[in-house]
Amino acid sequence: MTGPDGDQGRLPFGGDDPAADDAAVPEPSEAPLGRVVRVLPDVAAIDRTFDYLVPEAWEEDGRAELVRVGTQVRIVLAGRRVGAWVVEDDVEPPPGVALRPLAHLGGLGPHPDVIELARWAAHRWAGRTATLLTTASSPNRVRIEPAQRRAVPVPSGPAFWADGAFDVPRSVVRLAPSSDALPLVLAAARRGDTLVVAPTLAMVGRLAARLRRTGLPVSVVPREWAGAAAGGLVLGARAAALAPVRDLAAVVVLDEHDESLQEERAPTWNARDIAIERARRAGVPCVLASPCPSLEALAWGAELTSSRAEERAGWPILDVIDRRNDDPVRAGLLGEALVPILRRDWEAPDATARLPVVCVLNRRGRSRLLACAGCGDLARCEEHRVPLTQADEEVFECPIDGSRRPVVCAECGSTRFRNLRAGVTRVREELEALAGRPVVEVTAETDAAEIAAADVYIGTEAVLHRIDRAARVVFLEFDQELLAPRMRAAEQAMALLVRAARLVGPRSDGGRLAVQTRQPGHEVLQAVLHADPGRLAGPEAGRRRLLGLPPFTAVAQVSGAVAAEFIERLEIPDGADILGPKDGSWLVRAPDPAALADLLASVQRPAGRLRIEVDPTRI
DNA sequence: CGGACAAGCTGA
DNA sequence: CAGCTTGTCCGG
Repeated sequence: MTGPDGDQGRLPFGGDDPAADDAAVPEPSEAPLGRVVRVLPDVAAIDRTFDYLVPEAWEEDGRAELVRVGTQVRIVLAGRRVGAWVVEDDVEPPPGVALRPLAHLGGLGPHPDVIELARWAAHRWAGRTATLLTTASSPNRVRIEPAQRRAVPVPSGPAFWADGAFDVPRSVVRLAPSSDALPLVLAAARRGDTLVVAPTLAMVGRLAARLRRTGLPVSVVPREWAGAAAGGLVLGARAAALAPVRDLAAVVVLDEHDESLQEERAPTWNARDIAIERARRAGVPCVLASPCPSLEALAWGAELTSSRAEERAGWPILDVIDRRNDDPVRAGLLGEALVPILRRDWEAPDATARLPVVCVLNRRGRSRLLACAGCGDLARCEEHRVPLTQADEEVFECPIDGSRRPVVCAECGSTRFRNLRAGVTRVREELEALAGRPVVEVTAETDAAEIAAADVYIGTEAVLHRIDRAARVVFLEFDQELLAPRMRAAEQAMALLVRAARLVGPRSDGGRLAVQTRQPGHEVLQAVLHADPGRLAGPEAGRRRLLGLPPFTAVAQVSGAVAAEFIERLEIPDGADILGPKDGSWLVRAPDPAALADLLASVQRPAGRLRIEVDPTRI
């Protein structure tokens, strides 16, 4: 039972191993005779490696040769059994340390290249390697010898432009919201095994289904991790950036601007940036695609655009509803211009006749919008372009630098201002009255039957995730997005419009968005109006460069109980600086991500709660 | 993380 | 001073 014969008929990597599990754990041997491997435990709090002996018995039954960099094993560490990855083979253990044997052979883990990539990412985002290796590993046990796939011919596509994107190592392809990304993925697949990263599993699922119809070998991770290790086309959400791909030949990131590609918990790694680094290390082309490429993408690669006419065709029409002349009190949140939209009073092509009108009202922001009671102009800071908050009866305050000024309209001199905020419940009633038909508030809890019963909805931006298609999307209060006191507010507002654009489809199919605003000239709106994202990216890049913000610098937000102590320990080199504290958190700024990572890793972290968010999205 | 151990606190 | 809590260290 416990002899070598006991394993006959079992997969060497499968199930329990009575010999190793139940027999007394051998005493640590003083003089290592056999092979020693270095392992990293999968315990989040233990961020260091340990050396273990490959059991001699494994040499005889073939398990030893399955132990290599990446293999998942179980070890006895401080008396308890934990999982671990082999991260180095044939190591020289430090002298005087008594080694224990590996306790159990697990399954196939990440490829050595991915282990190195995870190490790089852990440093880049100031996190632990084990966290990233967990993401990079299969949720289930995987046979250590993966099957290799047969090559399948890739259908040649008509879109020659897509192949061109891979002829240079770093391309940023600007694809209108309603453009099809499939030709791009097929062009990548023509080069060999391909990694495709997209922000949502919904998008991945749709794409995978279409690709499977072409007969291509498609694996969606993490579910089909083992298949991915065997090669072919590997698709997934952000974790796919660390997925196995047998002979990586091309990398594609779809909707690279989407913030879902970034992990919310620390380490706040971004799948786009990991994909870029992975392609660079493998020496294969990487293509980023987006309707509105991020400044990070534009700083990295060369932008490829289609013709103006073609790009324009892939965007919906945007109706900018200028509310500057509306009395903010009497007109409330809903302008006259909404009436024909809400009453569905338009010539609808058959395709959109039954689709809903979706109204979006974000209430997340706590800062209230103040509009002049006289001229309707928004109270905002001329220097930082953000809405001012009212500190007291007579004083406005800028949320960025706390500077104060009297409650006086810069436009007309009036001293009376109105609060433009309104709750969704009241707005729903107003909408219903205006529309003359039922209006349903859509939240995460609203059930499908309720949604199906109406053809006008209202919700926060979450409604754009619940509804797939719409005849119209109306943003009731877009200034909240445009002027939010966040570095990425404009880009985030743009991303919101892109999402809405996908719901309504291209202008050729009647796709149409409406936005109520007191900022009709804002670059975001002009960019969508003209279907030209460059109208935002250009000026935005100029501002970021001027202010020393990403992507022209790299920033990390440090918070938590021991943040002050951590900041104090940092020795700030030339070119780096510390901003804050503000609300108990500091910003550490360095010339580039590598310098930032080195700086953050240069000191030991004090014990206690510390959150380091590299590349924060909310500042 | 979780066990081992040391230092500090309490009650008789 | 045993018995318990709290804190710190460390694992191969």
